[in-house]
Amino acid sequence: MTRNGRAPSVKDVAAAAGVSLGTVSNVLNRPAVVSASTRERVERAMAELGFVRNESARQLRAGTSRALAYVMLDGGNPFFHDVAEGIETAAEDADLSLFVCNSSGRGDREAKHLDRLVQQRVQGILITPVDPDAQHLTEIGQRGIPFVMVDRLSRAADHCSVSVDDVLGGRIAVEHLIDRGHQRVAFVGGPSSIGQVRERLQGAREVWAEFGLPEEDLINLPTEALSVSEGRSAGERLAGLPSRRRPTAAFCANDLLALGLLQHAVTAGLRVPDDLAIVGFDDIDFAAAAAVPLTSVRQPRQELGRTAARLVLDEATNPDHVHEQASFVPALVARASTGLIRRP
Amino acid sequence: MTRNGRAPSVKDVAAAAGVSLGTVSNVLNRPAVVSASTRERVERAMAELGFVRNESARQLRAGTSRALAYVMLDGGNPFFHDVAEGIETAAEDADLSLFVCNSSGRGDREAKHLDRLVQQRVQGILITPVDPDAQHLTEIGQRGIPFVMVDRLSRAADHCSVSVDDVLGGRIAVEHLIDRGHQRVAFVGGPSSIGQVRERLQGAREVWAEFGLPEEDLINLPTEALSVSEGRSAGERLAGLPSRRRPTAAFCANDLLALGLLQHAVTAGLRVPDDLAIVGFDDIDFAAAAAVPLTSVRQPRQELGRTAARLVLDEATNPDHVHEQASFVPALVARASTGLIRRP
DNA sequence: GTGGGACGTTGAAATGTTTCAGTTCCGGTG
DNA sequence: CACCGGAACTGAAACATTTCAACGTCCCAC
Repeated sequence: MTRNGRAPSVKDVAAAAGVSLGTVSNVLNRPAVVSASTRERVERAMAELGFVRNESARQLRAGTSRALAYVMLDGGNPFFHDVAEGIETAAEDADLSLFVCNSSGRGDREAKHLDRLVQQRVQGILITPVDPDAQHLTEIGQRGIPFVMVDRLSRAADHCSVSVDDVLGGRIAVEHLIDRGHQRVAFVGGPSSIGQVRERLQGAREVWAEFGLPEEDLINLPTEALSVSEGRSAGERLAGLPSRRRPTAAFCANDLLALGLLQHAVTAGLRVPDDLAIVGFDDIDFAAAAAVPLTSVRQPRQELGRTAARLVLDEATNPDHVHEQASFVPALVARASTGLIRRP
Repeated sequence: MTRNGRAPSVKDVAAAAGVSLGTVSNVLNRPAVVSASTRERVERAMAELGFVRNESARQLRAGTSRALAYVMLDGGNPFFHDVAEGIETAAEDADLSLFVCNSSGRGDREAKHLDRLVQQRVQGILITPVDPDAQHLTEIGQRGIPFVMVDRLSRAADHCSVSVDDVLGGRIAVEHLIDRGHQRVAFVGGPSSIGQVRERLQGAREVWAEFGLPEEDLINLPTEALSVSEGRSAGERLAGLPSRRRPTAAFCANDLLALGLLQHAVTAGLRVPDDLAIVGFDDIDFAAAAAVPLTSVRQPRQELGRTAARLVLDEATNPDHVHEQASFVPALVARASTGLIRRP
């Protein structure tokens, strides 16, 4: 039981059980072809020696590892954690390991992670990229490694993607605010290099125009990141606007911004939703858990992950695989921050 | 450049560059011993073929992988994400990969993860265990795999651990409340099977007794988990207490509970901190971001992770390694939820 | 009694990398 | 001119697993 030197190998097990090493392998991989008595003997030997398969050797032989990888954009955002959880359940069903990496929004870290993953010969890569057009991404594709973009619709048809219709998301958020009677609304979000930000804003603008509202009353408050602290600072800028220009509601490009904005509003003595209504995006758990529960545009986070995993596995195993751009429909979850519960 | 079949190996590179395969290996591992001209030739061949080292083969030869693993207790709690980030920086410095796994508080998932990690021959395992005395943990130790318990002080001296003095944490939280004049305080937390919960409560009780306050005025509100929703339901129970028994402050065993409690209080129309002061534990980013910023007991989250990684690496590489129980000192971060900012 | 199929087991080959003892070559020293 | 030492490179072995053609044994059917 105790380790005397090296970990025991199939060879050691074979010797201990008095069989050839091919038989031990059969016990592991095709137990049916081995007679019951030999199988039992081998299994006892494995237990006694504390044998554990060496995954590297398996991989070397097989040519590919038994793992998937997800490179996420921002580990600090619970949204991505939930996506990862969806991926993990799918990976587990396929009996695969999952590497979870975090690029923290930095392209260099992303590249480094990808490099390592290629070296590991992972079966497939799921990624929410910093920049969907980056050089190192196209290289992955050229290498023939199955990969799927998560939460990012891509024009290029040489890979799968899983995303949510962000334009629609922007539309339903702002339509909800218009429904509640708001005539001056802020859009809080940035940087505009992020595709989601652009599309959510686009949706907001579309519906704004369709209702015939004046363009200048949809006020753009750009931020430098999708973070709580940027939300707070957007709140300050919002408070600094002259009162006739000041919006009565804000649509934030994600929930972290919304939480920051909410915090600033409460600190500044504004009543939410009476003085300022707020809509977020993603519907992370903390949105529902806020002091004033946040109205948010819900994305099917786990489903997103599960689908992405399904696609990458199909690409990895099915020779007739065709690339697919899966798109989900977002849904509004109305809560107190836009007046579900009105307080006198 | 394009894949014709298999990924190119050192052998292919050697053939393309017209050298032996040992030389290619030298270019990769000991560039100094290769003449400049050959090195350049080999490097060009590698670039042309798109050669990428096969990590499995390296591992097989080396006997161990170039990776660490962290098995975390609850991926939904940002606290653990921050710990993981600390570990990752350390791993990166040592040029190792990091597997991040999530047991979601379930022993069976934890065991499954550990199984896979042993098969992968990871260099070391960091873990915040569901149950520190579980069978599968002691087996890891017996296998001789370096491992470190994170955020868990263990009596057993056969491995390292990194933790925060939770008793002290409980003390400073409650002392802070006593300082602010509170004479009736609730402790919100559970289940008591979790070591941290027990110790934080113990610290609270100690300091309560030292100030000569009556035992029955430190009210225990047990919860079934350390989650936002349990915090909310604790809030309901708290509101249900007869007013002469109702505490004026609550010390929550972690920030998720505190956020839930805060939400309930705000919804119920209680003013925080005037009607109810709240102290959390962990000081996750969302604590500072709450509508009423939470006072919390800060743990050095990243430092915890970095130290754990340092210890496991020492155990893996230093033959004279001695097990170490690193303990950190928590600190109170006072914010509005206990009256840093008083509103008239 | 022989042919042949089924079943169980074997042994060798193959996977890609690293390491290390050897080999070759060349310039300098005695 | 023989010898030596070092620099540069080579080739084979080793790592642990899986696969597969081949082999032996037994039994049944003809």
